[in-house]
Amino acid sequence: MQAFDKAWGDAYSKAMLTIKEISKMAGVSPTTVSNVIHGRTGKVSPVVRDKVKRILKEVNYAPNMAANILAHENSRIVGVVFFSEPRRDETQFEDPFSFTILGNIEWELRQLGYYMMVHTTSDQNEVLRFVQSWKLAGVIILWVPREIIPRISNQVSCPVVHIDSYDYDIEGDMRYYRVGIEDRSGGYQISEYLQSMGHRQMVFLSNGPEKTGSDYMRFLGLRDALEEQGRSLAEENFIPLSRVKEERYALYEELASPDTSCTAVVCSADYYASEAVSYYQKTGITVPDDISIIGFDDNIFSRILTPSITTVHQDTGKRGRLAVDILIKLVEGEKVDPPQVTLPVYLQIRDSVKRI
Amino acid sequence: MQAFDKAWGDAYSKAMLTIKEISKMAGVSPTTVSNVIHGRTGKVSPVVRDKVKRILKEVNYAPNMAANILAHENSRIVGVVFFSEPRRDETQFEDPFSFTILGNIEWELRQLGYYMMVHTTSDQNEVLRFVQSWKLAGVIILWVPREIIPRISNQVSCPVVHIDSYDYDIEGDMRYYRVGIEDRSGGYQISEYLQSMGHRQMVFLSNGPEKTGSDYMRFLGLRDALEEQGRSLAEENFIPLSRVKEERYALYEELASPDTSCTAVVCSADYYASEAVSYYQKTGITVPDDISIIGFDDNIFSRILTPSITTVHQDTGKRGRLAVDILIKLVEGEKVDPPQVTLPVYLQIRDSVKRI
DNA sequence: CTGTTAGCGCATTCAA
DNA sequence: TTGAATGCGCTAACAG
Repeated sequence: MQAFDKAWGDAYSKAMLTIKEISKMAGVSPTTVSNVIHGRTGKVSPVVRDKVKRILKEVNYAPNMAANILAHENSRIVGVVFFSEPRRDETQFEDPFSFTILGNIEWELRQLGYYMMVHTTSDQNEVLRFVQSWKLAGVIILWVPREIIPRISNQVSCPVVHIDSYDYDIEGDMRYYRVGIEDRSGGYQISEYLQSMGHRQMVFLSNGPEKTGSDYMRFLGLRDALEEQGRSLAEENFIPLSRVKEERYALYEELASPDTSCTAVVCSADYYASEAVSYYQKTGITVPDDISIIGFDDNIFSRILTPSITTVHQDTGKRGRLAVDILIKLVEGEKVDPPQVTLPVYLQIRDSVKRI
Repeated sequence: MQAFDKAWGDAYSKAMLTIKEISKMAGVSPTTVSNVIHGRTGKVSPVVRDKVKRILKEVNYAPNMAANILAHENSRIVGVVFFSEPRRDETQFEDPFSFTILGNIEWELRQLGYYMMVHTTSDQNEVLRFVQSWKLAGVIILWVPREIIPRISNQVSCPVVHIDSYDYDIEGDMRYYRVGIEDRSGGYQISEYLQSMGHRQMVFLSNGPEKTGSDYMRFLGLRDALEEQGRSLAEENFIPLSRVKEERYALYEELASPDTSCTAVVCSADYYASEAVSYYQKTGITVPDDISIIGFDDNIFSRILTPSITTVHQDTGKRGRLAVDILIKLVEGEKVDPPQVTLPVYLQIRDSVKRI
């Protein structure tokens, strides 16, 4: 207990070495130390430089970032904002998509010497305050609904890169930086494949009701391929999923029932496709014999489940890293053109679709 | 393109309102504004207070955190450190455990008005610099190996709460704050259950080779229940898993082969149990008929797979939130005693164990 | 109740 | 090549 108290007792009071103190140790001025730190060779004699460097290493010098920010109005912090209603039921973070992308963002930022602050909110003003308060160097933001994008872009005082935000019908004043994927092509590929397997009736289960974002693009892709064959896809087949698990289950149940004409269910994310497959397993409905399922993402669930799920593959990790690369270019003043990067997707055929 | 340039052009130069400017707008002194912000009622007349408050809201005032930190030597940032070799192959972030816990930490910190910075490293000095540079209010750190714990505790200048660090054989000078789970009991419950199902030969697949951490505790729990019945469990049955997927597959294969006497495989995490089950599925080995599998965590994989996996349930989200609660108590000067909190676990029986 | 002021650590002039 | 001085925005101690 003594050792414990000792350890904690003075640990808290441990002072940090400042440039001033280091300059005293080295017998030079603070400016010189600062120059050494910033590699301003030519302003410091080699012998002094080496001496100072040695001391810096010896004391494991850590710059005071607060002073840094205050001095030049810019932190090395990048904010990652999940623009969504904060909920504690964890579904947001249970989707491997979120954490794969976050993990990769963190990795890439660290490589580039930036720090990462994570925030969840669906309040624009909070985003603004977040950026301002920390003088964020840049922001990567996910899931911003269409109406809000211009407001964010116009008001935030640092570069912003969007992931998974609206990408449909971009107008001049809606221009913004974004790393997207070929959502519509993904939908198209699914639809083409389903038709080749004999399917004619499909529904699309969307994450949200908005007819503006990635989900709706995927739905339109489905329709494209159907119309090419002289078929059609009614708006009613775009079905928003409930936030309530039981209601989703009821929907899965209904879709699988023989009185529903639909033979294939396309999910906007593997997360839901997995949930459906798992639900069907438990209730004795056979996938794909009773109903075919297709997902989107190619996440770990789709690979690991039985049956494994046919899905559209996207390189989620790359998306995160790319978002960082673009952001940091902007932060460092480079031009990024075009502002929108769209990564390709491809159909990953597995075992969840039946040939009719 | 014009609109675009306009949007971005002056966005970057957007200035932030400071207390001083707000004080001018309100026709009062900066101190008064500061007093209003900090709710120092009694020092400000109601009429002035309301006026200032209105302006603050109107301009969406955001405090300059850098200046704040500089002024009182303490940020409202909590660092979350994944103490592990940074790798890009994503396995760390693919385990839902990490993200469930991270999501909950973020949630709880936000409730309490703190910010979260995430960092991955296996370098102690980097941890120290991280803490110093940002004047972190506190740190939540995961997966610190035994030898390092005292060094971290002694050198870091803020409260530290560990998750999933060593918890075996705690000595006086090894005392530290920690949110753990009843690892040994979990192992015990598994072992008891396996024996009741007729199993006598089991192996434990560990995340790492160290015989000091949670994993080894779980192994010891297995042994406890065996020894209670006059049986035994050899050290060779503690098998560290390779980092290389193919090598793990080879091990799964070997364990399932008829020449191996082992009838049950206990995995240190559902992540691996899932991998094994999925691998067996693909290679035509039947779980649980050919081999029984038990996991640990009760994550989404174990629920969703077929067969669903019998596992030890832990409340991962609660663990994260509790770590925050303890940390913030320490940050705010409250005593936390005892420093170690251990959450209970229970066996969640599903379909991956056969009765012999 | 309100205003003035010093100082936190650093970068960055400018002077020596 | 080196050092001294200023200001970034805020807090808190102090003076009015």
